[in-house]
Amino acid sequence: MATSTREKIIQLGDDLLRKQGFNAFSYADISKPLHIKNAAVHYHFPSKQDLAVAIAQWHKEIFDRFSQKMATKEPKDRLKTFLNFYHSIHLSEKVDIIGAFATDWHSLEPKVQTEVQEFTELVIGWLSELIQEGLDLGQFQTNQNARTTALRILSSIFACTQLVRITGDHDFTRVKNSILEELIY
Amino acid sequence: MATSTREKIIQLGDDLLRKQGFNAFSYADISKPLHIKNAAVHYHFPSKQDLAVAIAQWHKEIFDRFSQKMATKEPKDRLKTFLNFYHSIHLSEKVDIIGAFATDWHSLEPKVQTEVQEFTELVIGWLSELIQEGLDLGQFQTNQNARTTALRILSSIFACTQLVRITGDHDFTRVKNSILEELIY
DNA sequence: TTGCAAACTTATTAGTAAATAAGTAATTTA
DNA sequence: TAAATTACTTATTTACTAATAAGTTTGCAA
Repeated sequence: MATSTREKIIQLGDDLLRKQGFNAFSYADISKPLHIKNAAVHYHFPSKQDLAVAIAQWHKEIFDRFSQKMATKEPKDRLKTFLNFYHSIHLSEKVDIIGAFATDWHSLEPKVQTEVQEFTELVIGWLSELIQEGLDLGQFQTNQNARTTALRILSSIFACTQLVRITGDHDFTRVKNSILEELIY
Repeated sequence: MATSTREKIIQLGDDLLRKQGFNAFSYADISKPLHIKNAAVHYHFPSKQDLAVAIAQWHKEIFDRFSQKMATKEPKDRLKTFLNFYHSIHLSEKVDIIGAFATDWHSLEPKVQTEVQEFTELVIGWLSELIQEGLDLGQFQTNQNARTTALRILSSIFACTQLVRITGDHDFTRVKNSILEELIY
């Protein structure tokens, strides 16, 4: 199916946001590669904050589709797929969307913050459920409750996409494996 | 002792960097509160990247003093002090300097990146040593090697300063305690 | 006391930013 | 087929940005 201009702007905006940072790219960085004019971007997203809202919503949609696809798999495999997804983020030289928004948090309008909050709770909720299921099935071990474990896994893995930009690639695999080893019997 | 203008610029720059993001603040945001002119900031730091270098170097100095002061304390207490320091970062509505630089990484010049890399390795090295000592003394437990454990602790705690901007304060204490509980016998 | 360097200010520039108004072409709808 | 809507372009504005050149003040050193 053909990708609409609107969709292309969102995808490129997401790319720039996670590669350079929200305040490090401009509408010109979007319009030029798409061979459209500055004003065409403003037609779809009157302000840059409107674009940020759309990017956050887009991530919610993608995550919904992801979690539906994963629903039948067992907890262990769901977690592995989730961690591998973050590995692919790192390999494409991006950082996680949560961290990208978080560091520029106080330059975001409330409507953006709300969308980002909803996306983040979606991910934490999904992870918590997965962990609780794994615990109930006796596949996982931990002294902490499900949400705390979820927070630690999410923290570790999304910080890793940032940290390995500085320390180098080998550390990503270390951390990814340590998360699995720690949790899985 | 009186703080020099140069020092004030570095401190305010650091504050803005970690509250708003590197590309979200301007020289005007620095000169106005200090009641000096734009050009005075450029006198001390010809370019914004020069300021970023100075901020990173400043963090190395602070961390050096911190680690010297901690040298005599036992591993457990060093770790607790380290985690409490990150709690204070969160309470002052900032994020950790590593994450703040990492998300805007590709908009930073090589000279900045090098300084940030050196600071980061300083922290990871210090944490690794602390953990190895704790293991040798039988105070800590872990299946992973010291560097991997250090990476996980650092990831968890610095991501936390970002994550709790989104999810709220209560999650910070959860994660902080879980790091300690997991490691300490 | 002269000279000179440090730490600024005044004034300006060139470039880029987000944003908007007005116009146009193509498609859809009534 | 007339009218309205969609998806743009052209053209411009306002504001801000980092950066620099040239001049000023202050204190110290020769």
